[in-house]
Amino acid sequence: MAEQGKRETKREDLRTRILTAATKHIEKSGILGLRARDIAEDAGCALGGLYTVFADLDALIIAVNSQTLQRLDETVEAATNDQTPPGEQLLLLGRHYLAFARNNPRLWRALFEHRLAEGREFPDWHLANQVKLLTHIAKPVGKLQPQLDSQAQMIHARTLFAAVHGIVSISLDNRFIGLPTATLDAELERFISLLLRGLEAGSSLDHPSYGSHTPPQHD
Amino acid sequence: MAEQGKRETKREDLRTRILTAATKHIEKSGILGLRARDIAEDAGCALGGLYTVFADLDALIIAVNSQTLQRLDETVEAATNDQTPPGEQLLLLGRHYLAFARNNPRLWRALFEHRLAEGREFPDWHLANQVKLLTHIAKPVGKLQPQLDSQAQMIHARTLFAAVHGIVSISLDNRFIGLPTATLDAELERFISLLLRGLEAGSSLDHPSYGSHTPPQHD
DNA sequence: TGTACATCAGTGAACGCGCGTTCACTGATGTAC
DNA sequence: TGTACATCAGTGAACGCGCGTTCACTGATGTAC
Repeated sequence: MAEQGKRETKREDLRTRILTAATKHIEKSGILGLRARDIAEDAGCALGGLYTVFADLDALIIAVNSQTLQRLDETVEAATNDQTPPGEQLLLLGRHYLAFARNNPRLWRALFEHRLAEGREFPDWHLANQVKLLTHIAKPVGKLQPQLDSQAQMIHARTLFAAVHGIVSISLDNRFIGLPTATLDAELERFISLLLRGLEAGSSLDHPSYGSHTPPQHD
Repeated sequence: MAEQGKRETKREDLRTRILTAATKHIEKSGILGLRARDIAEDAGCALGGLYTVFADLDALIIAVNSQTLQRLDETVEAATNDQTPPGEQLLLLGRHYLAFARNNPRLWRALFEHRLAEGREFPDWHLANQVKLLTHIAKPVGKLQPQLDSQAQMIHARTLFAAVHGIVSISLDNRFIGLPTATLDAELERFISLLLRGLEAGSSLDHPSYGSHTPPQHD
């Protein structure tokens, strides 16, 4: 007495259980501590079952990362409001990014740690998730600098993101001088405000007012 | 006929050969691709010989990283000049940092990828090397903002470093949107100039002119 | 609806390999005279 | 300087473990009548 679509239902259920288990283990031990056996045990399936749903652990990690990216995106989206002045909006985004990283330290780190073996590429839908995140930053950037075309907006958004990410990343990692928690908040706040003052002071398309542009080539 | 200090000489020689071999292999395959057997073969010693000089691979990687940090420091020092106006000086430091990362991609990456197992700590002399690097940034920062005490200068230097590092890191990693090489130079240039304009426009100790400070607590 | 057969999702033992670290041994270096 | 012994740096085979992935098998689900 085969019920309709029972196979597909079980399949989706198994996929969810595996994804959940993998997420849990990455959050606990990071990507490097991820073991197929742990996941299978936690998901309540046999070791081989994992490989009927995901091609390999890389594919599984990509799935987890994509979900994390979507959760991050939702968080950021919730902090977005067209009424908010663009400068304040950028500050808000920065704060929420820091909060997300703090609340999901290893999942967040996994987004940047995971690399594929030489020659393998991330699937398009995963890259699309990354781009979507930048769009939230590009929007207020566009308001602050209306003269930029949309590609330039994205590039500048990426640069801003990378800068803020660097600060959050090195701090949470405790690289170089360790910072007390409160200091990190203040520093990030101060830093973004500094950027905003710079943006107000002049168009970022101007030639730099400092120095000549002669990048060093060796060492 | 034992010559004086032959043991010590051989020891130092072996240490150098191992360090050189490890450096070469990290530059080629990164930290994760580092294998004790490869190093020993390249250094021309037996597998066990490695463990007479270094306690384990972690200790060896720390030694390589410390050397890399010193090379980076020399590069940066060479770009430092008290005559140069502080703004231009910061731009120079940024350019040289990018150049170093480009020229030593995996060694540079190893500085940030390497983590010790829970509970183990980096030795003090290694941390001192990190702090030294920040000093070069703290100096021009101090000139631009003389009201800061030296600790604040270091903290701000760390923040600036982290921001620039983030941009270089995400770009060289090809995360998010890939950037053509020339664009990265221009973006970094633009970004640092932006910061400098911000620094000119007002003291960074002022309260931010944007938004209220209510960092989100959850997710 | 019930029966007989076909399919294939899921099983879990086994494969295969990688690789850090150890340790009993040895030969080069150092020491004593 | 030369000889006899002591030390210990360095050797490399073996240990020990971890762990991703596969594959011959089976039992639950789907299909045909």
